[in-house]
Amino acid sequence: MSTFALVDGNNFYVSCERVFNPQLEKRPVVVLSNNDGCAVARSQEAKALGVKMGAPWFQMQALARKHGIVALSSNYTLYADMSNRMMAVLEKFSPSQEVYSIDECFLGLDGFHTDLTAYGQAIRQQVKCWTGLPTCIGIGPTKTLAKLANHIAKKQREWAGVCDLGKLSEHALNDLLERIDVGEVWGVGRRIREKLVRLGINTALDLKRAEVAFIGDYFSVVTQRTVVELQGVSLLQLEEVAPARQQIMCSRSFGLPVTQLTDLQQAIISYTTRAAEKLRRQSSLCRAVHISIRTNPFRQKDAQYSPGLTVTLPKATCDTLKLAQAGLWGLQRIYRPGCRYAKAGVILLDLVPAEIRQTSLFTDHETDKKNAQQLMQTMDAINQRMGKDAVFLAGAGVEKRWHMKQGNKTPRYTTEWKELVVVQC
DNA sequence: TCTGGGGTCCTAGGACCC
DNA sequence: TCTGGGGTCCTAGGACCC
Repeated sequence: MSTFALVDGNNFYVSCERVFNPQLEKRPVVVLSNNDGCAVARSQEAKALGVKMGAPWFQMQALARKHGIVALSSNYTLYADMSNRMMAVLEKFSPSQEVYSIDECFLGLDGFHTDLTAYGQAIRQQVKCWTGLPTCIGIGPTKTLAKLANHIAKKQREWAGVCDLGKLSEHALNDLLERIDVGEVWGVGRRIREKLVRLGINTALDLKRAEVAFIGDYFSVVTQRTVVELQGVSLLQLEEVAPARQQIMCSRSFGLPVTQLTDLQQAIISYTTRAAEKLRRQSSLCRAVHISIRTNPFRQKDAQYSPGLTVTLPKATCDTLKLAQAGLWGLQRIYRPGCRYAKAGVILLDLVPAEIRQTSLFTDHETDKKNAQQLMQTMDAINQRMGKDAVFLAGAGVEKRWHMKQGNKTPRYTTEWKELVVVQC
């Protein structure tokens, strides 16, 4: 019998901001997506005012003014650093950890002969003390049940932040599951929920009691697996080492509509640069580049155009110059003048592991290849040390009229010397 | 005027081959 | 004029997650 814990940061991005600005405590706060588009994190107070996850921010202006909601641009540098700190603390509490997302991780608790609720409280306290971040913890015999337990710990105050489903009787567990909407189950999204409800499956308990074969008639094996996991049989294991990515993407909406080819070219070069850095970080090469551009689908009156094109490379590479060249070649082909473009994206596909080979030990005569590798390594090293975009391809542009909006971004409190918090004594 | 970004997995259906 | 069936591979699209 397995035991999993799921530790999840509460309102994670908002909590990160609050660590460095305590004046945000007890106030309605939201963090906006890139381009200040949508609300992607909300404090408890903001949720209570009815700000929905993913709500377009411009539609919330009146509400925000009325209640003094603080809206912050997203500061991913800060959140990633805080996430690393949180994960480092959590790692100490289990021999096995799977970092599942920026704000949550699974811990394996097999063979822990201790009161897991108390252990959970100890974890929460340590994380709060060492990072300032509040968390909730769900515990159960499968990952799906641990996720559900976490949901309960967050929504039902009486659990005080830790819910261990493993120690409930079957009867008590079912009572609890009966009161949870089936849409809250991990793996049941909007579409599958609608279909389940039509079949008379409304609660987590209904889904647990469904026949696996019956579910198989209407849904994929993924949903069948969910049913089995709800029944307490663990099918999903901890994945302690993150597998190498199979594709790497970089896309952004523009701060302003773009019509000129040159602006799109700059964007494609910038995004390719970002994606290629990630590619090299995981020591992969790619054999195809997919680029896409699109107009604003919300502007129904505008002519809509959203082409994409995959460019196959003659040889697998991680050279930003070659990748950008391929991307620009593709862009030429799909660009159509007269459209108001709102977004562009680059996906590196068909990834293969790079040969592990030190450049300095490179002994063959492929000088070009060697030079390209050295150039990329040098670029990465400089940007690592001197900050993002200390060196970049000139084609990416300097002015970047199209660059995304970030009207209210907080400092990079923990990662940038000039922006460190200074404590007055 | 303003509506995010980055992933994975699964399935259906077409292309192709014998 | 008549015109099979089955396997495999690939891709696009849909669903999910945070």
